[in-house]
Amino acid sequence: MNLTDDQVLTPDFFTDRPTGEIAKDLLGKLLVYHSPLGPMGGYIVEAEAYLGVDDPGAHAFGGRHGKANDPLYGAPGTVYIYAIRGFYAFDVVTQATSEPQGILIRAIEPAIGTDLMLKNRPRGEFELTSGPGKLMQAFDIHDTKMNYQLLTDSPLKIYRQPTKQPAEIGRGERIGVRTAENWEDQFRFIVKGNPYVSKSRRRDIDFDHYGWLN
DNA sequence: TTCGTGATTTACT
DNA sequence: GTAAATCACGAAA
Repeated sequence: MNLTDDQVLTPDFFTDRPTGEIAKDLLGKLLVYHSPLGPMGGYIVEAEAYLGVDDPGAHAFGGRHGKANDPLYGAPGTVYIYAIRGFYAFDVVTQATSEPQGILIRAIEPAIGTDLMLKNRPRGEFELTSGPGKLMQAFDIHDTKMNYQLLTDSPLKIYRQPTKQPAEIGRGERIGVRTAENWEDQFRFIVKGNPYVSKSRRRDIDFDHYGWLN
């Protein structure tokens, strides 16, 4: 796999358009964690948009702003890692500084360093990276030390190339968030038919192409 | 195979 | 003390 720095997504990718659109655009992009033991990662197959102060499901809803979610108020492309029930999850901050929107990277299809990830998280089949907590376990990330880092400067990077193209993009309600009434929750985006999408049903899986065109 | 429940850890109030 | 953008397991069909 040929990974070059000039293909790393820069801050401009994460601003100047709606966060939902950015989340959709992240599907098929390559997420790589350059760990001390070597690179590991895969293609993003599931992402959720969180729309800031007006979004009842967002950490920054109503302007909430504390030590834990402070990275959300940083520049576009900032890493935001947070703890949830004994696990960790990984967000990318979107929109201008002080506009606390972000995208939760929920699942990837392993493509690089799969052996390393399996060592960190010995689970078979599609259980390796099919959820935000699982993903961080596979990367062996168990702290929030990378908070505030820009993707361009961090061991965590998302690449423009190589890439995969989803045959069909699915849209739906976000997982595990209580949403208020009158709030349209259609901000979860998935590669339809990919087995690493969390909570996917076996009969919905496209075993021939995993939901990709290429 | 799908759904429901409880475990468990971090960080804020 | 309590809530939380989750996970794994057990039960039922």
